[in-house]
Amino acid sequence: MRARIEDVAEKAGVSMKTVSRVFNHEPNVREKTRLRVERAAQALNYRPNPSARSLAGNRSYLVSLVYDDPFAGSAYIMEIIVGMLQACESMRYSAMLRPLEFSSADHVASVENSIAQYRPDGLILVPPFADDAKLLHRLDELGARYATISAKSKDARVGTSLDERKAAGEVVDHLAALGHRRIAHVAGPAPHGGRVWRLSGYRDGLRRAGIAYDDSLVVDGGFSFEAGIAGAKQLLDLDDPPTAIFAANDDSACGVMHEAFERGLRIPQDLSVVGFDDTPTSRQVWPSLTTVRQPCREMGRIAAEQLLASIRDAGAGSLVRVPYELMVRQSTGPAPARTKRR
Amino acid sequence: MRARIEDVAEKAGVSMKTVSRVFNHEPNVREKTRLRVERAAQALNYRPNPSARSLAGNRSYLVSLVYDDPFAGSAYIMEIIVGMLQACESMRYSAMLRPLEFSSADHVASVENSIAQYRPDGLILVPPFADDAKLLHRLDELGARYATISAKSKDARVGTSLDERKAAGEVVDHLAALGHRRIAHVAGPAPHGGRVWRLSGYRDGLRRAGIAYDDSLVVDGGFSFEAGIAGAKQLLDLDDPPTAIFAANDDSACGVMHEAFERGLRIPQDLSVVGFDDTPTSRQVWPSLTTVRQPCREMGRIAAEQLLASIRDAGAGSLVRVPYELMVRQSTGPAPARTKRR
DNA sequence: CTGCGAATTGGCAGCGCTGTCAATTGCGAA
DNA sequence: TTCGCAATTGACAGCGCTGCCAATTCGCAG
Repeated sequence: MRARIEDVAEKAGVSMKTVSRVFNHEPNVREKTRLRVERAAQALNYRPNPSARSLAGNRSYLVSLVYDDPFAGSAYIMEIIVGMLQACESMRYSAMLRPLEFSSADHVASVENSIAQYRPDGLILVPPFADDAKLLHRLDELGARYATISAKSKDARVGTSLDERKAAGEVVDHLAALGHRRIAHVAGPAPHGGRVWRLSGYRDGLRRAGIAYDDSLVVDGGFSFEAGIAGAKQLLDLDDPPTAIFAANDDSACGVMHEAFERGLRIPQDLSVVGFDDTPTSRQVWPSLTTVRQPCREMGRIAAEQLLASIRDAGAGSLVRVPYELMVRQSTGPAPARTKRR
Repeated sequence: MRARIEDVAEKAGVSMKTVSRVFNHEPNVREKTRLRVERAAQALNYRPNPSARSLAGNRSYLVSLVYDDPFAGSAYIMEIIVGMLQACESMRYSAMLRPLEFSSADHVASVENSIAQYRPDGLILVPPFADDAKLLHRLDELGARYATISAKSKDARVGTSLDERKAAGEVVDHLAALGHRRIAHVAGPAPHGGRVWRLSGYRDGLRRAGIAYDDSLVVDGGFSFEAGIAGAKQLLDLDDPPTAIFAANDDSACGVMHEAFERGLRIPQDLSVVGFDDTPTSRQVWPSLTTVRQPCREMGRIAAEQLLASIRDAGAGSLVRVPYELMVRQSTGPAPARTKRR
């Protein structure tokens, strides 16, 4: 049978408690004792039983990632998971995935429910959960630890943030510098903070370029490929269509490109397209997509690290601002000579 | 404080053990008693403590998914995770992600290690782990339960399989029917069963079409975008280049398309391209990619279901063959008139 | 040497649940 | 009504670990 802490204690000639101290890196263990214990543990191939540890210590050593179920499978989430896993691994924590329905009647209840059932020591929230003030407030009330990954920082104390507004502004700067004047935006879905910030940045950019905001050049979209197609249809049907389209994320940007190609437009000669996120797909499409890189993997890792710090001692852990980067690739080019098309 | 089983027992006027029976759906509980317990539990908002349950029951209620670390983040894995999560959810199991290095010195040891540490009740293996006879043998030796997701079925008893060889054959049939005679293959990476099966299917297809196998039209690739580019370069540099390229998966197919476009080739007019997997990206590129759909999400779900069945009682659980589907999209078309290009 | 505070180590109850087995109850046949 | 067997329920000892606190040892000043 598998070795227990008692066996290790006996073999090392110490008490169980001392073995426990060694395995938990607690102070006040003599170096010599520690070595003896470690050797004994090694010899017996001892591994602490996680369930027993959790039960006795009243902690789960579990962190759950809460995200919107329909986005399960998105590259964004996947990268965050990878980063989170790295951090958990090194701290001997486990990660648990909690795809929940944000749109469901009461997402606050579903998060509470998830906590009650699995008892994670902490949560990592991504948009739209991370942007939901009511949820964060309730979690504070419950005394739950959590970290957020989001552009918004107002309500957050621990996690990562990225200045999406500034990034979106730079996208428009880039397009304006290429001579574009009719720059459209396929906005994100309503409940997402991402929508608001990216849209604000878009307007900032227009302002800086001295371009008047034109309501007809902003269409409601979503974060999906299909939403990009729909948005592009609407924009390219305009009497005076845009020469550049900034989509709220890479998936929808791919949709825009797809629709443009269907209409025989060339990218970037006839139409420039920009995305947001820098997903692997954005590199794989042709022409490769100009986009804003969010370091999702690092964001996942940092959020988890900060969360674990705040679990270790309350008050620790902070909101880490991570850098974005405008990745200029092949889908943007100089604005075409101004002629009414269509 | 949180309600314990004892509180529920007291409130319902039964013993702890009876409450336990109700929560574990054990037989021999009178309907009336069950209702009384359920009502009491509801009133107290009782949730069994997973750690205590695991400790006392000597089970972890945990399933771990073992996959190759470099493929973390691939759409294939992501979809499998989603499916696996669905199955676990409904059986009140937790899923744990174990990205391990397949190429590391001893992947068998790293899997053993992972088992010792986390004590999952079962494992789900995907290629290349699923195809590694030595690993499976060792797991059998250890009495570990596992399910495999793979094309290969020889060593597997529980999990899902898909006839990749037949599917790859159909790809070639499709291309041959379009008049292609010079059909190339960018093969998968060596340790993957996928490589072997897809390559065999490719040869089957050629045979059926009466096309002689030409060594120069098969290049070693990999499952990455970059591998696709490299493979395409090699093939398109040939004196008599292929008119169709069948890549081992969608990512590498995207690489092939990318390189083709860089050379000014039109798809599918000048070159037909086919992938394998039907990842979301394959729909998002332009032209959309003809590929073989693997129902990854269902595969993940089914594998988990079969695994859980075999955990419940040894002997249960089987190898479920899942269907593939050739998705003919826009990246394949009639072979161009035969002229030496370059 | 001796005494004393600090450093180190040990003892043990108990975390919340399930497995085992014993006790009790229910129910149809005699 | 009574008996016997099956169905139902209960009692209780752990599962393997950590928290709490007591015991022991150490190092060094007096």
